[in-house]
This record gives sequence, structure tokens and C-alpha cells, in this order.
Amino acid sequence: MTGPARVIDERELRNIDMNIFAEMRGLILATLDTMVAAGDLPEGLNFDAITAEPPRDPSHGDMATNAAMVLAKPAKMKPRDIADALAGKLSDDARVVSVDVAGPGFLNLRLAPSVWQGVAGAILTQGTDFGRGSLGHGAKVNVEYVSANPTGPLHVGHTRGAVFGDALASLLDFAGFDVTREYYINDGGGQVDTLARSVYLRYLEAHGQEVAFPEGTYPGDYLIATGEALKAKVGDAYVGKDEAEWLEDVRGFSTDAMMELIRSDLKALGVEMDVFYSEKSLYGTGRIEAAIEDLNAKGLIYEGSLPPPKGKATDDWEPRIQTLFKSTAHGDDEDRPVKKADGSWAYFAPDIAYHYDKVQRGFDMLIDVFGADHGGYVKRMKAAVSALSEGKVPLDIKLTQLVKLFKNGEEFKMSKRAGTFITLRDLIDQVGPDVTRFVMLTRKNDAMLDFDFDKVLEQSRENPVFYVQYANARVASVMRKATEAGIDVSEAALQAADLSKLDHEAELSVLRKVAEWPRLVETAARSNEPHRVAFYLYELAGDFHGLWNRGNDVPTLRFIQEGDAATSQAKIALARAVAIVIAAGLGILGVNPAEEMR
RNA sequence: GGCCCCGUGGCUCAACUGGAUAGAGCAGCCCCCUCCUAAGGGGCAGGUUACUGGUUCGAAUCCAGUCGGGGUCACCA
Repeated sequence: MTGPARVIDERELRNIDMNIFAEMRGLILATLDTMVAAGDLPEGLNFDAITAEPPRDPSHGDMATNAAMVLAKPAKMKPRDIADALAGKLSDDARVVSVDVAGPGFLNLRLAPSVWQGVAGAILTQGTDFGRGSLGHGAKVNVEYVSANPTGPLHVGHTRGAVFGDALASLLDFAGFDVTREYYINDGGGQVDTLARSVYLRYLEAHGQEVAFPEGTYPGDYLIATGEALKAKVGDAYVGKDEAEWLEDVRGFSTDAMMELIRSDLKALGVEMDVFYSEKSLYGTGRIEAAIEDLNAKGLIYEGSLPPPKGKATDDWEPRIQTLFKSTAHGDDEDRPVKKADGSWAYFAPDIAYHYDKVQRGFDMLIDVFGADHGGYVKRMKAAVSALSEGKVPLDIKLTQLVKLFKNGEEFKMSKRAGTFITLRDLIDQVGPDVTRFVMLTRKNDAMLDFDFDKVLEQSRENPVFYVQYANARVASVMRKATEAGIDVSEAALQAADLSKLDHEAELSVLRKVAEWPRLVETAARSNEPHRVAFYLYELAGDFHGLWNRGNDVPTLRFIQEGDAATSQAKIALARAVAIVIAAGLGILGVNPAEEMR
């Protein structure tokens, strides 16, 4: 198709499924095709690396493409020549106002105001679905996060993992993936025995006995209630009895109690899992055996002994023969034991079985969110999934770094013994779920995070949560004022507004920002980085506040234009579009948009 | 010692996965409230992206090495 200038009318613009950057990239590629067909470019060029993106410097225009530079070498042409030819053809398109060749060969496009105005129209009709993408094409993704041991309440570190994993899951969902949120319960190992013994001590205490908590038990207060609940359930049946008589029952009782605690903590944070997957359920069912057998059939299981740790002092190292997984065949640095020296399963084995199960459930992609202290586990887990799925199912492991707490400007060290252990519940009680979530997402997952109790509650620009919510509240405020002034700001009225009135540079600049939203969703989802959403919202809020404030100097930029309902509606439509994108973004982050600031 | 992450203005962090003159916010200096929320906005100044090489049209980003900070390191989970 040799694209003649495409004429677009107002109505059509409103109904385009708008990722304007993807659209213009499509135009660029189509134009290049015509150039190939006309013999202006050689055949067989790869266009994959060609981008259409907002330039860093707005003075460069609305959109930039690197097409000429990418193609110069393979086409054996000068970037400048390709750029000039391409520029000429692109400017035939009705949406393109001007094309400049700049720098080493960038093409800078300027688009018609109607394009940007049309984006606002699309947002108003699509609502918070604007930007919902097709990147995932419904591919099934499993996001495993939190997965904290069921031995106590969640603490700050877990909170970051929970918030990150949850936002990532929402982001992927928004980007068109079919997402399953999952929690792996480590209820199969020795620590749940420790939990059971600790609860038993609290149970004896509930019966009036004086107890001491020896090394290797959990002395935390949070088990007092569990001990009492156990007493309420079984009375004195286990008092003075051998461990063999009560351990199993108390273990089940205790892990259930802990999981209930954890679930309610997560709920308070706004996290709801689709699946809680029990490690214990893998034992005694042959499923671990099956997973290991699968590896064995691939020649990846053998009996052997590992070399001693390198460089470390030799202390009490002694070689032992164990069942090992040849993870080095899939990128690990060392083979890993799946069985202990005594022949029982090592922790790794059920985890292999668990991931085997995920693969068998047909996920196209797996994501594990771990705390940074589990970084040493990454390579072996990837090796296992690579082996089990024969390289077909990618596993991305995202590590969330440490959270440092600050109070009164000083670092706040957590210590179980000193009773200064900050739980997820403490965070929510003191700063609320919205602040907790947003703040934890204002940092890349693999960078350390400072969490300052005083600053996160501050209502200033320094506090991004507040700043973004404030923008939303301002929109709500304008809508209220407009209604009071007798202006119809109903959905229908705003959708019918004449957006061509939004022709001031300050307004167009905000429109360009909201137009970036679909593209941002894509790049954030592609890299599994929900923090990009938080930063984008902060920028968008900044742009909006900027426009708002310019109304102080330039009366025509105020959202409500006295005595001119039509213009007011157009401007409020813009404000509304901003609010919709903010709501969609905050929705991904799991933060409530505020209608009013208090 | 091995492996993983981090190192960007005085401080806290971004940088669309290799793009143009590296951007924000604090702190500093200068402006803006009879005006829909000033709980805000505009401007100035501030940088050899830890260091040294390499890859190419082009590097904060990729590779190698060095130096600093953190995490982790068989038979726990």
C-alpha cells in the first residue's frame, strides 16, 4: 500500500485505540516499506530496532525516531540521506505537522494538536481502561511473591516484597497478561516444628505453667494468643504429654493460625493471592520424586560430593556423598544437593517440585519475587526451571532489596530482643496502606530503600504519594466548583466537549504527557518494573500542577471559564483525563486516589 | 576468597533497556497569594555518571579490570 495522505476527522480520532507512539511507529515502518518497494532502500532490512519515542528535550518536537541511524549501516547509506527521504514522505501524513532531521540522524516529528486532543477524547471514552495493553496477548504468567515462612507476622522486608509483587502482578494484568498471584507456604521443613514447640510452650503457659524459651524456639509475644487458642481447642489434653503425641496436631494448628495472621496482614495491605501453595502438600504424594525423576531422566541427577567452599576457612568441612542436581549444566556455578546426607529431601527438592508443578500448569512465564538475602538461590532456581521446562518457560527472579527504617531522622534498627520489631501491621497502623505501598514503589526493586516514618506522612511535594493524590483531589475540586457554577461536567458532557479548544501550549504539553501512558505501561511491563508507574504518575502530577498554577498568571488557562460553559467543559475534560490516568496508575500500584485532601 | 546487587550535583533518586545538551525533588539563592486548594508554582546555580581500558555512528547503560558499600556462601528453610 502506497499510503496517500491520510485524512482523519475529529470523530475518527476519538475512537482510535490509542498508543500514539505505537501508531506512529507503524506509520514509519509502513513508509519504509514503500521506500523499499520503490527501490529507495535495499530489501531485507530489519526494522526491529526502530523506535518512536518522546524525545528527552521537548524542544526537539513531539516524537523522535532513530530509523535513519539504525538503517544506515545495513542499507550501506548515509543516515542523512535516509532521514531526508523518510522525512519527506512522513510529512505527507495528516497527523504530521513537521519533520526535522537533527543531530546524528534523528527525525523529530511534530504532530497536529488534533492528535493530542484526540488522546483526551480516547481517555474520556475508555476511562481507566485507556492504556490497557495487548503486550501480553493473554499469556499465562505466574507471579510468586511474599512466600514468607508461616512462623510469625510479616515484617517490613516482607512488605516490600508484597507490595512489589502485587504491583507487578497488576501491571502485567493491565498489560494484557493472564496473571496468577501465588504464595508458597514453607510448611514442610523443620522450622514449623520449631513453631509448634514454641506454641506448645505458650499453651503450657496458658495453663498456668512457668515456661522458658530455650535457644531455637520463637519467644515472640505473637504466639501467646495462639497458645491460648490451642488451649481453648484441646483443653489440657496435651499437658505433660510426649512431643510425639502432640507435635503433628500442634504443627498444623499453628501454621494455620500463622497463615491466617499473614492473610489478614496481606489483606490490610490490599494484597489478595489467587493461590496459596503448600510445600507440605508435596510430601508423601510422590510429587517431589516425580520432579526429581524428570531431572534424572535428563541425566541431571547423580550421587556425589561437593567441593569445599572456596576461599573460606576450612573449619569443619567434611565431604559427604549426596544426591545432587547438575545445575551447572544450566548456568549455575556449582551443583546443588537435593537430598541431605541422611537421605531426606533438602529444601531445594520440594521447591523444584513446586516449580515443576508451575510448569505443568501451563504457565508461559514465571516470576519469583525474593528478598535480596535469597540472591544466592537465583541461579539454581533458574537452572531447575530451565531444565524442567527444557528452556521453554522463562523464569525471571526479582530481588527486593533491604528496607532501612528511619525515625526522627535516625536509622531505626529492628531487634527482636529489644521489642523494636516493625511488622507490616505496624506500618499500616501508623502510615496506612496507601502511603506504605506508594513509598515502597518509589525505588527500583534492586536498590535499597529508606523508609522515613516522619517524611512519608508529610504533605508536601517531597512526598510523592501526597503530591499525586493532591493532583487528583484538585480535579475533583474543579468538578465540584464547576457543578456549583452550573456547568454540566457529567461523563457525557465531557465526552461531547469540543477538545479543539485545548490549543494552548501548556495544555498540549499535559496532553502529550497523558498520551505517553500506554507506552509507559508497555515498557514497565516488559522490564517487570512497576516503579516506573510511580515515577510517571509523579511527573504527570507535576505537569498538571504546573498547568493549574499557570492559571494564576494566565486567566485563560483556568479550568473554569466564567460564562463560557463550552470552553470550561473542554478544559475540565483535560483535567478529567489526567485524573483518569492517575486513577489507572494508582490502581496498578494498589493505591486509592483521594478525592479530597485532609 | 566465590557469586549477586549497588556506586549518577551537597542529600535522596530517575534516565523509556544503546540515543541527542544526563533529568526530578530536597537543601541554597531570586521571584509569584484581592486569583478554582500557595499543602502550590516559576527561575538561577550546581556533573569528567567511582576509576581505567574496550566494543560502535553513539555508553550512566554492554564487556574486562580496579576501588568502595551491601547481601549471600555444603549437610537450614
